[in-house]
Amino acid sequence: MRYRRVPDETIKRLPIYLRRAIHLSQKGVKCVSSAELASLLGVTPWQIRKDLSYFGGFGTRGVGYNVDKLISRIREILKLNVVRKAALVGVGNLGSAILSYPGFQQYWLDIAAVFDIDKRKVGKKLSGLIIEDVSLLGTLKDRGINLGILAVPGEAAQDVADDLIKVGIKAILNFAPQYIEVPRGVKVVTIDIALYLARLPYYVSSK
Amino acid sequence: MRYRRVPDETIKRLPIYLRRAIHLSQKGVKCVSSAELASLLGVTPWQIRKDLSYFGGFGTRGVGYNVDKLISRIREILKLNVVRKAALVGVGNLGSAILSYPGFQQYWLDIAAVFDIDKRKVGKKLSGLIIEDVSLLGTLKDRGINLGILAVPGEAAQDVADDLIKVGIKAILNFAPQYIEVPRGVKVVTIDIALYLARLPYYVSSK
DNA sequence: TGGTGTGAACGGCTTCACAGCT
DNA sequence: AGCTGTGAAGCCGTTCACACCA
Repeated sequence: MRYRRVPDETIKRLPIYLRRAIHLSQKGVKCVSSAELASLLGVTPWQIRKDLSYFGGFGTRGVGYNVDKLISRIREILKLNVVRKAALVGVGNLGSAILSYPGFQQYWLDIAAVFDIDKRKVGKKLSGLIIEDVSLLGTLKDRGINLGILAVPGEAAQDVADDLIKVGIKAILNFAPQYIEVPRGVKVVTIDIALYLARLPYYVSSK
Repeated sequence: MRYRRVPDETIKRLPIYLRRAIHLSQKGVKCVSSAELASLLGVTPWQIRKDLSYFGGFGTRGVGYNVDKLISRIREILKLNVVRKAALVGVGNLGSAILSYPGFQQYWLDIAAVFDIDKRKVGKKLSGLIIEDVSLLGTLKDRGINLGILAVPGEAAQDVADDLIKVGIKAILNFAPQYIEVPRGVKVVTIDIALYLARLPYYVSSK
């Protein structure tokens, strides 16, 4: 296979394949075809094959994909082959929900620190973590944390993001309804919840 | 302007333009150029002009866009020109956070009913709404609610979605980490939170 | 035979350059 | 002169058909 740029859309789909592969592995399934995977995920078989082929292709012709190999290869590609630590900033309603969200662990992701600006919250325990004051973000450098999760109001998002970057965070998951400007080498992925709901009426047939 | 299919990507961006326009209007700004809008949103000016041109273009050459006209036209396009009611199913941590999320109101979206399967929660009041039993989903038909928000575990998502559709819901915002199959004429938009965080390590330069 | 891997065709979104108004 | 509106070009991702191999 020749080298080709990997579409970002492919990267977005890999975690879905990974999750399903883990699930199948736990059920004792050893081998899966692209058609089987596809039907469960609402994707086409050729989409899956193409996606995987960007990384050399690791199936067996005439058979399918070895589930465990699928898992280890995708983990490797996504750099999820070690536990990745994240810091959450902002423990309001949404922040708290994210902190207790059960879906991160399966990807070897660990929210290892929580910060808030509200002195009344600082020091309290939440989901096994002590809430720290945002002024202590500097300590992240020595704690092996390089992912950030922003669950702060829009007005504060850019400032907090700047602070996180100053402290060595290289990638941020942003829940604030706000565009965030970052220097080269830092990645922001934004989940702007209201945007999704606001889109729905458009699709409802006018009848 | 001739008719052309509107890219879904354009529809995704319209709520962003709308939010900014509302904000500018509140600050008393009457007119904005595509370049001004773009810089605030991390989009290019020609992207904005192209997006708006799909709907006939409603700016003034040499001047820019009238902010209030921008608002009313985008509301119209997105069918947000009347209040749209949504039903939330699942009042766990995430569901509760969504219920109290302040970002929906600016789009004239209203979570008007809340359901849960847990009898211990049913009857309790949350954010001004009484939690109803999921068996009462049938009542949605007569309440003018045609948007659904799923905040239930993955295993339950498809079943609840089926129930919602049976009751006349035409569009669903799904927070469950699960692909949902729906008949033609129904739209599902999924926010699978863990997927976004799982993608971040990939972008962190390996250095 | 059966399912993967992949070049090539296709289609759709983005970028661009400039025509067209004000 | 300035900024919008838009055909055309370019780019990127998806779909396809089939070669390839167990």
